[in-house]
Amino acid sequence: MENMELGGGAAAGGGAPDFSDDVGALKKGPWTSAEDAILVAYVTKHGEGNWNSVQKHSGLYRCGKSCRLRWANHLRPNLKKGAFTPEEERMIIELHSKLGNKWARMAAQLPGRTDNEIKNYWNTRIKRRMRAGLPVYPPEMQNPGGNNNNSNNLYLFEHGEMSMSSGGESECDPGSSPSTGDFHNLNMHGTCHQMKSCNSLTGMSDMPLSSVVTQSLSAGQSISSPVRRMKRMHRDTQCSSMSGGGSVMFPQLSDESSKTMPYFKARRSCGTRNSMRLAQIAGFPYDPDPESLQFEGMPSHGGYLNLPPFSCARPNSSLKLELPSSQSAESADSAGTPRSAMTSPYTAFSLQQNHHLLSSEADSFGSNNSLNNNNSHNSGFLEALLQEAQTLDGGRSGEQVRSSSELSDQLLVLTSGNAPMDVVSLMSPRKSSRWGEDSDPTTPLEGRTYSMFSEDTSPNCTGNWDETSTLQSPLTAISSTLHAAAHHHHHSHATGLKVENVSMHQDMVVGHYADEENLISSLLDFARPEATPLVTEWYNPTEVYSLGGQPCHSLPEAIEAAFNHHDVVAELEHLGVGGGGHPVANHVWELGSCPWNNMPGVCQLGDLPSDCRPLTSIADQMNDPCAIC
DNA sequence: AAGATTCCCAACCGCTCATAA
DNA sequence: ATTATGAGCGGTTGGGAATCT
Repeated sequence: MENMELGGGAAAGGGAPDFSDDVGALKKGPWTSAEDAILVAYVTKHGEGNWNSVQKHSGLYRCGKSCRLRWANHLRPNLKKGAFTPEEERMIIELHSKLGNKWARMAAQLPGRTDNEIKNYWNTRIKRRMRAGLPVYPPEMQNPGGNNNNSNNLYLFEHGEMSMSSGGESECDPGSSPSTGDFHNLNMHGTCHQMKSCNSLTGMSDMPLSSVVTQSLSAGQSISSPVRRMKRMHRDTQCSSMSGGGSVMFPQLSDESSKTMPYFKARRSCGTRNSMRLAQIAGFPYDPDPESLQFEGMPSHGGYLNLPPFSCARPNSSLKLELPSSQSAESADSAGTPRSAMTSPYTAFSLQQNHHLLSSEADSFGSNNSLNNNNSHNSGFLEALLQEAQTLDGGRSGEQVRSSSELSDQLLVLTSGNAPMDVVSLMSPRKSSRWGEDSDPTTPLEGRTYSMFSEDTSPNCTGNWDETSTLQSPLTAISSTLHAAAHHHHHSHATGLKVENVSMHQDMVVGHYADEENLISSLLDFARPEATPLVTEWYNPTEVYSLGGQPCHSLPEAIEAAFNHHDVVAELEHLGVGGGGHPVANHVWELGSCPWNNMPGVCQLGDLPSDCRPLTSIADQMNDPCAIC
């Protein structure tokens, strides 16, 4: 009987029966009423469970999973049908704010509703709201109780559901921030887990940011152009979720990726401590609120990247970090004039700082792209830089010529940091303050391009970019960074902070921040003259960099100004780092976090247009930053 | 009216976890 | 301890319906 019914049902299912072979093949696709009847009859008789036996005993050509799903979602009694009631919607939102994407658990709280139903509802809702520029959570739910003021947003942030848009609802109220981003790294293990249309964003996300950058660069555009393009793509996909747009920032480390990168999990607590310590050093109160930590309470499924679990609530000041251009997103003024990233030499420090802040959390992501792994995506751009650097470096007398691996590592430091950058930007007490109308809802970093060493007391959080300058190319950016390092090189002796050399070897696959000491030491790596594989020729002693509007002549000066030098020194002394020459753990920076880890559009000779001249040297590039080709 | 686009939802897939053999 | 199996979860996809142009 059942088989006969099944045959008719398969044809009536709307799609062709999916019999891959004649015997034992299981049907897929929509269920027919006949199949439903069989299943209902079976469950009525035998009860739920043992789904794999359904096929054997009922004759249904459906796998057990399919039967269970069909029963659970459609056939079981007491299922509610139809739209969610307002009360149910409220519950879903509330539950999601607490549980995240735990659909099954949410369904348990909503009688008659299925996890799939809730999931679909949520995905639709979040998509709709984001497109409308509304916060995912209504304002009244964004700061429930006032004691976990960050947990909701943090949850969304970590789970990639925070809209980067907020419309007019958020303004500068941190508690109302709807808008962190989904900083999944879709190129890695991150999944755009929100909605289908977000997947289309992977079209953008899958496009290496560097490619976007360099494509535009090759067209002679400023750095902002590709990002604008990304925004356009973002808009076009009608997915304001950062599930795609900001995906270059944060990897969502799946459990699988955690498996492959055991370092990640092992490093969490360490990173917590480091972050805390760094925050404290930086003068920010450490907020141990477990609600906002979300380290222990993280959903088991997904292995999300954890944020540095401290909130920077220092009033009227913020730790600001400049974003490297290629990931700092677009920051253009109303006239469309792009504001550049990488215009400050302190970006270099920022970059490294970011790495240190977050590497303990996230430095494993992108391990597949690490230079250490002979990243296949590396177009040779870095190598070119290395060669150049080596050439130049080799000319220095009395200085050890650094190995290419060291140089590459250093370059990696200098050129990476997009993920941490944005993470750290969250540490700003105003992290949520610029999701308002000034921010492009699709641009995660709009208005959040902060300067590391500036004190922002402005009511808004617009960055301190040099608005007049434009990053012409990644090479320029790197050069700028290197320049900054060289700059700092010359001044580092004045800091009195002496940190033993840190060698980074290519054979190191995982790095270690065994403790705060390493973090702090690493933080101060930039104070190491020998750690700067740069030619002093790049150093322009006439340059004066701005620090919160005040001129600073050296990076240490900026550090001191920003961090309170005495605290740093005290911390270092406490850790036995200052002057003691403690051995410092090796670091490995993952190229996966580097926005320029994939630079096919830059200086790939084979792709050069006929009328382009190849970049011949870094000096060449520096003399003519536009001369990518 | 017709084609394109978007929305929505049912179903599938891959994975993890628990448990039994 | 290892392997096999079942159950369940969360993310993703395919396709029909609805809407837009």
